[in-house]
Amino acid sequence: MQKLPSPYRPRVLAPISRVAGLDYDVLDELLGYALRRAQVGMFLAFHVATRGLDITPPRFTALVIVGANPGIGQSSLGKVLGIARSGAMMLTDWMAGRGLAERRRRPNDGRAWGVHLTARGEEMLARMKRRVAAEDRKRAAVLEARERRELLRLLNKLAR
Amino acid sequence: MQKLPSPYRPRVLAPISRVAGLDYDVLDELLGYALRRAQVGMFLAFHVATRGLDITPPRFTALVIVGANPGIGQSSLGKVLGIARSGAMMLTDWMAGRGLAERRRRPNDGRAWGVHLTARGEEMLARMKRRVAAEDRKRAAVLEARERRELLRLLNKLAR
DNA sequence: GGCGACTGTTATAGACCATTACAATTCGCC
DNA sequence: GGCGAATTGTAATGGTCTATAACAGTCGCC
Repeated sequence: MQKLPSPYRPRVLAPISRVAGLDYDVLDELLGYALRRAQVGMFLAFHVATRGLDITPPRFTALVIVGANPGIGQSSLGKVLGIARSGAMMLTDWMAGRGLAERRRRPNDGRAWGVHLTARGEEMLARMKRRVAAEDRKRAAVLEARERRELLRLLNKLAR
Repeated sequence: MQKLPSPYRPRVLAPISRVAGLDYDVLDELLGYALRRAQVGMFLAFHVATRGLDITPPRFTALVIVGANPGIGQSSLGKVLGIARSGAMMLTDWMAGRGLAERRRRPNDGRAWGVHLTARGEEMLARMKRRVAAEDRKRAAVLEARERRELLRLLNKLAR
């Protein structure tokens, strides 16, 4: 029995707004805090951009990864997302329940299933990609092109 | 009745590690994904640095803000953290339950309480600040000083 | 004096994720 | 060949975080 697709409600709704006249002390010097603020902003932008698609960042990431790596196992998927196998399974359940992906037996390995996108999944993914990429660029419009590239580089360097 | 201080277990335990031989498609072009990866890394570093203190990023932020702005109301606190009032209250409950902060009636306003650090809270906060700042710098050691400043600037610009 | 706005509070519900345990399968190694 | 260790997917359970809604007390203002 498939789990019914429940309408998604984002966990965090409010931006971390700067309150005037308040002393932020060390927070202004910490990369961690700045990262958190920027990420919440991006998360909200993502949510607005994908309104009605019932998608979340992890779901989107899973779709992209499956789309670009057909037949990937659920354990690898979890590793990419940084979550446990059980979480990857719930994501796969969600994709399968909406008809976006399906599990196929792997010929060589009776343990593992491979996850593949369906035609509907491919189509949906393409639409999402366009929306998300557009929103990402729009959100980054406060930066110059050179700054955006530099930010991307520094973030990747930091994440190692 | 106070809620017993429960030992904190971080929600996300694994870094988002890069899996070799996998196609990441558009993810590599998205600021949102890079932000997420960097933030998870920072979060884990934070957790390691504060092991044993039973602290979380929101708790730390709350302590810093209260320390720098004695008498702040819980609604403002929520706004700084980007969470609802009820959440700010639970944070305050946590601080009060551990003897780190206390609520004091505000003279002019019978509705609002002001949150203040106790002596123990001040001391604990000072210790935390040292640890967190040290870890933040250590984590950012892969960047040059100039790069770190630039990253901070770009993140703040992005978060607006 | 009365109405609306704000504060703190409580209860409730939901989303997300880890942990644990289990069965089936494959692999390594003797 | 065969057996124990490791891997995979799965299911059940629990915990943490946060929002939402409702409520009472207080303030501001006309």
